[in-house]
Amino acid sequence: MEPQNRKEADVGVDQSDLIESLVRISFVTTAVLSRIAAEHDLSLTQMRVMAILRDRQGGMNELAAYLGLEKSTVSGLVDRAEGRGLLKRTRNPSDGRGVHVSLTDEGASLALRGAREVALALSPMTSVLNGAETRRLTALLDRMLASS
Amino acid sequence: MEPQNRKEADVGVDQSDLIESLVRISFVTTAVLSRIAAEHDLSLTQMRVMAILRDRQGGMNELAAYLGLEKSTVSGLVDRAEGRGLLKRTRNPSDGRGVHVSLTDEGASLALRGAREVALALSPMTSVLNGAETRRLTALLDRMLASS
DNA sequence: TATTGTTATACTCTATAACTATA
DNA sequence: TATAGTTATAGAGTATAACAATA
Repeated sequence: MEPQNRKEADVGVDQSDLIESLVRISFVTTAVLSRIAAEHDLSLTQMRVMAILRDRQGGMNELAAYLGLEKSTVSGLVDRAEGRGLLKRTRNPSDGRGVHVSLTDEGASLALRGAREVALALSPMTSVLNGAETRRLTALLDRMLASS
Repeated sequence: MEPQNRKEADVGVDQSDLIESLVRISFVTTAVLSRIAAEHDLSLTQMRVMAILRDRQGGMNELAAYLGLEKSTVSGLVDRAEGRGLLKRTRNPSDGRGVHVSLTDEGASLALRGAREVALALSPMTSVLNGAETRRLTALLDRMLASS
């Protein structure tokens, strides 16, 4: 006999509960990120671009790979952010085809401010846990992230 | 003396680490949801509409409130999903202004299939934890969710 | 020929403002 | 007047396909 409920058979009851909680926490977190971005007249994607460029600069293809978007899409994103003075294209001197995208000072400042505001906006939720719980939760999340 | 690092002073080092993990897990989860949705020619928002309608039907305003979107936006979303036969509008007999939005059989079937596929797609990540860890993580996430 | 990036095109998502119909 | 919903409009995000420039 086949089990009646494939989902439970495939992933287990406990994992189903976890997945539901993961999806819910993701929507809450994404909503906060979107709101902070909107307060700076940025889309969530634009905010991601800024956050990525804080850690690593590079060409359009690299940026597209990090974002999981087509390079034509990234061209448009970079166009608009560049028009606002948040980032800049520079030509790659060793390869005339490539461009190098990096934050301007204004962009870096905005990215830092945004990161602080995100932390503050999420802190009411994260602060319901005590120190030990916070570290335990972080460790569990990081183990899942390391596997993906 | 003011502390040099406002972020740490405001939310604490442990909370900063948690917030970074939360943001990362949210992007991973959202990417999986978007991919599954795209495999069914749905946007992430359309998939949310279907998931919401699985649990609770209602009018356009209610739906807009759940989604956090303008009612005009929801009109368009419902238009397109209705055109594909995934959901239907019915007039509210007691109030001629209102409509009632609900899944069609095809829409309900797609929503169920999508939920199963999401669970399966996330299970490689969730299954790195053992049973006790899975339950502990779920409990911690749910406590944060209950506060928001 | 292959690679990097841009442009053209089309569609979806989204908000604001104006509108219709009902209450 | 107030409420539920739609429509008109405009801009951003997105992908596909075609293109230009460089390697």
